[in-house]
Amino acid sequence: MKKGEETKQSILEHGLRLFSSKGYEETSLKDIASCVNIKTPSIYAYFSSKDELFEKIVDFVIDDYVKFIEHQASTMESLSIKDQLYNLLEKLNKYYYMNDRGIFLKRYGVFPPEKFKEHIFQNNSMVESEIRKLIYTILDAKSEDHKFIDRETIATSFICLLDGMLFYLMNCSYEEYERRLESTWKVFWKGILE
Amino acid sequence: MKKGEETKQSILEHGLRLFSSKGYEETSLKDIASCVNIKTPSIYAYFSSKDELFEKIVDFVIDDYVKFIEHQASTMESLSIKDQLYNLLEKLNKYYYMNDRGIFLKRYGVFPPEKFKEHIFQNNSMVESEIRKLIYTILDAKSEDHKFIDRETIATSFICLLDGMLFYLMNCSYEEYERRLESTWKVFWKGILE
DNA sequence: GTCTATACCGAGATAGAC
DNA sequence: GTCTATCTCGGTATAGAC
Repeated sequence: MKKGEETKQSILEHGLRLFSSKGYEETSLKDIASCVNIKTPSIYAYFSSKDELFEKIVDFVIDDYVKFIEHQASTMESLSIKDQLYNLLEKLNKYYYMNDRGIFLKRYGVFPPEKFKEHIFQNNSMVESEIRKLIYTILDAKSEDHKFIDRETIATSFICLLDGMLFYLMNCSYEEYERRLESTWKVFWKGILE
Repeated sequence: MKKGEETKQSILEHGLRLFSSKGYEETSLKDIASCVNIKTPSIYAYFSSKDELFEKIVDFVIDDYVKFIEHQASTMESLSIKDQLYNLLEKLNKYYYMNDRGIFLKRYGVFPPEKFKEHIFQNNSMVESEIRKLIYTILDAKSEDHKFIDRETIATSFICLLDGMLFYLMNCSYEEYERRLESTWKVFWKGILE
């Protein structure tokens, strides 16, 4: 990779990390530049404004997440419905826990800065419908011995659970977080059986 | 109420509303002042800084919410466990939906500005334990025909569900929101029965 | 492509008249 | 208690040398 490309990547990565943890307004270009070991004005060689930088990150993050969701479908076709649902829940949670993209996605999905509201909102409803689609695929694939309640209710409940875990993600240790994930899964699984 | 007191109240209320919807950094004292129909410096007659104003609102909101939770206990002792849990879920959700305090609480509970992190974090874990306590009270009160799974799992799952609804609250119409609340409740209730 | 220097603006905050 | 005027600071962004 050329030097310039590397710098650009570094700006994007540190930008993502800082925007995730501190938020849009509390993150200055100076903060980002100092992480990249350049001075503030150098950023403008790659991005025309703070807004543009932020939007580029938004687009990357959403795109990456959608790809990740789609990838899940192919990785577990052979499993039982129970295992597929559990895997999905665990993988999506790991995604949130293990990198800044998840936090970014959630942070600005719920509380976007005024300017970016529309841009983010549109993309975000796409994310939800991707997850819904995947859950429907899992549930419709084969008829097992299990009987389930209607799939809309299941998907709604699944997504709610996924989102609710965010709070534990932000406030608990990893061990506590995992323990709680088990609890919610247990209730969810029992709850969706007919 | 004296004129000064009224102005102070108005600052607090509009501050709460704006901080809820736009966030701490995106809300300027000028914004607040203009809602109250005063000029920016007049705010300093009541609060020594933006930080102090914000903290006062934080304390009020948390205090109000804890009181609200405690009040629930007394209002539904005579109901069945099922009705009590459902009522609690519905009331807490309505609280979030119907006023700015709920959004405020959630917004800064998950994503507090750097400066206020500790202050908010401490108070927030108190909120969770209040809800837990109430759920335990409900579950322990009487032995009905229902058999339940262990109460820690129930409480964890309940709180996760409550938090997860935030995303629907922010992104859905009220009708859609209510529909989804029904879905998650349905799964939850079935899931916690032994 | 990165720097220094600087312009520009809007924010929080203070001084002091009324 | 509210105002106008003003200060200060830190942010985004630009100009122009290297």
